[in-house]
Amino acid sequence: MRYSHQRERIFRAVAESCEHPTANMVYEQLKTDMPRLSLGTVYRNLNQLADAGRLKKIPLADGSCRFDKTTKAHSHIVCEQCGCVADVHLPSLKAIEETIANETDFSLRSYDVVLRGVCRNCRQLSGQNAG
Amino acid sequence: MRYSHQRERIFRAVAESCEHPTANMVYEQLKTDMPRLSLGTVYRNLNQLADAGRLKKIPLADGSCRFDKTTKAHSHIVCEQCGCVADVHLPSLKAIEETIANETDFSLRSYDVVLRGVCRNCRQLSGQNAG
DNA sequence: ATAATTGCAAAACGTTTGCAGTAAA
DNA sequence: TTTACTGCAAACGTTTTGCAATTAT
Repeated sequence: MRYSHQRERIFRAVAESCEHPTANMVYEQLKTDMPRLSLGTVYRNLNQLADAGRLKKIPLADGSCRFDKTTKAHSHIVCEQCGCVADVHLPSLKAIEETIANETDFSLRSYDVVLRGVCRNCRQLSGQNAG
Repeated sequence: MRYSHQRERIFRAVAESCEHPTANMVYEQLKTDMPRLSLGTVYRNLNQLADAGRLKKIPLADGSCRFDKTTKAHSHIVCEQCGCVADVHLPSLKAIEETIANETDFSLRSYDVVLRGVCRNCRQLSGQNAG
């Protein structure tokens, strides 16, 4: 992979963010500084960086994707109200691996745990407005 | 929810299938019998039936959805090669619930375990063609 | 009679792709 | 000089939606 100014900025935008940004969030952030940047370039580079192991791609249940600077294996919890994403380090899930072996004809390759909840901020906001 | 012929056939198509069909699979199957049926009607009804608890909607990581006659809580494993889906009944994962409580600010509402593997059929096919 | 439901077509959504031009090696 | 990369715009596959016509109650 050859150096490119765009890719460097796209990588840093994810690496320096704590909010697991989408491709569009990266695009909107960089656009002010780089008016000719295109959304297609952002998508292409995020996927290349994920393929190269420099970022982690997080496909969400609604079909959109987020990108994470932390490439070590870990899970994510998504807020049902505002859509924000936080990291979770789950203990090893031996029970899952055993169940697949015992109960199905599949050979297990990988798994994700997709967690849904409500973040502290949204709990406080809804506490103010309703019961 | 008022009775409709289309909804009844759409429900039965999922209930009588073992392959966790997509909206489009239901549409293609019924189209021969019901040439005026539209894909929009299939989507509308599958979502209504899922909202009413008569079917379970399974959002996959690639953004597409499948529908399941089994509405009890359970997980699914998706074949990486042919895309087929099988049911898995996982033991309760207390470890997950405790980790969320200890490690994050989120209140956990629900979670899905999305498993990926290779089904028996695909293992046999690739065993014939390669090592 | 009335309002849920339909078929149709268009639009929405996040994402990918073909292409001619640009820039890194 | 070569070829990976870019911007642009068009296309993609899945899903939703607006609307006038139909159908269940």
